Amino acid sequence: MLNQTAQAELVFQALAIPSRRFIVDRLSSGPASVSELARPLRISLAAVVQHLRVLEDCGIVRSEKVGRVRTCRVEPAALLAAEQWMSQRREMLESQLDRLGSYLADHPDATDQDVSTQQEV
Amino acid sequence: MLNQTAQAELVFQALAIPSRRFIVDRLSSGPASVSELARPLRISLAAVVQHLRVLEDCGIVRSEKVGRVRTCRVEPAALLAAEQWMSQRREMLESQLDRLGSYLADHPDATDQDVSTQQEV
DNA sequence: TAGATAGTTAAGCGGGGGCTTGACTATGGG
DNA sequence: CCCATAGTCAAGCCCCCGCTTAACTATCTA
Repeated sequence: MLNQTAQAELVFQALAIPSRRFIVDRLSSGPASVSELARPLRISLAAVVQHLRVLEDCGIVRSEKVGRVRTCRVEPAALLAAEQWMSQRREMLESQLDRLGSYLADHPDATDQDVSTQQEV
Repeated sequence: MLNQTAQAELVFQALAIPSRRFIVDRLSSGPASVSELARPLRISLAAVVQHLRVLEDCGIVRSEKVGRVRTCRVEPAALLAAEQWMSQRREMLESQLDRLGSYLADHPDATDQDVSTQQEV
C-alpha cells in the first residue's frame, strides 16, 4: 500500500490524459468491457488496453476477465487520496485567508505593506 | 471563466508533474517569490517560470510583481473544481455499491450472475 | 554609475509516452 | 470445423513538454 502522497501522484498522472479521464468518467456510471470503453473513444483497442493498465497499476481501476470479455470498474477509494491531497492544501489556504480577513477587520488602517507580512503574524 | 470540467482537466494536467506539485505544495503554506520556489527545486529559474506560467494559465496560481520580485500565491477555488470532479464520481460509485449491498442483503441466494446485472435494476 | 539581484524570453535538445499497426491467442456461435 | 468476436503483446513512430543555456531587461544598492 502506497502512502497518500504517492497514491495522489499516480492519480494526477492518470487523470492528466483525456482518454484516461474519459474512461474513468464512463466507468463511474457503471462497469464496462474493454470494447465498450473503446467504442466512443477514437483510438485503437490496443491503446485502451494500455490506458487500462496504467489505471490498474495505480489502483483506480479493477477488472476481471470471464470468458473472453474483461469487465472493468472504478475503485472509489483510489480517487480519495488525490481528493484529500487537494482538500488539505485548499483548507490551509482558506484558513490563511480567514486569518488575513480578521486581521484586516481588527486593523482598519492597515496598509498594503502590512498585508503582505500578515502571514507571519 | 471555465466550466468545472474544463477547469478540472487543467488542474490534473498541472499537478501531474512533480515540480509543479512541489510548487503548489510550497505555496499552500504561504506566498513565495520565484527564486524562493526555485531554490529547493534542482532546476533552473527559467524552468520554474515556465511551470508558473502553466499554473497561472489554469488559475491555480496568481502572482503580482512589485519592484523586481514576483510574489506567487495559490488560488484555493481552482483546486476545488478538480476536487469536486473526483468527489462527484466517487459518490456515484459508492452509491452503486450501497445499492448492490442492499440488494444482496435482500436476496441472500443471489448468484454471481445476478450480481453482474444488478446495476440495471 | 557600476554591479548585483530578480526575472523574462527564445531557441533547442532529449526522453517519455500515447498511439498505431500487425501478428497472435483464446473464446463463443452456427 | 470455421469464422467472428474480444483481447493481448511487441515494435516502432512521432510529438509534446520539461529542462537547459544564453542573452536580455528591470530594479535595487553602494
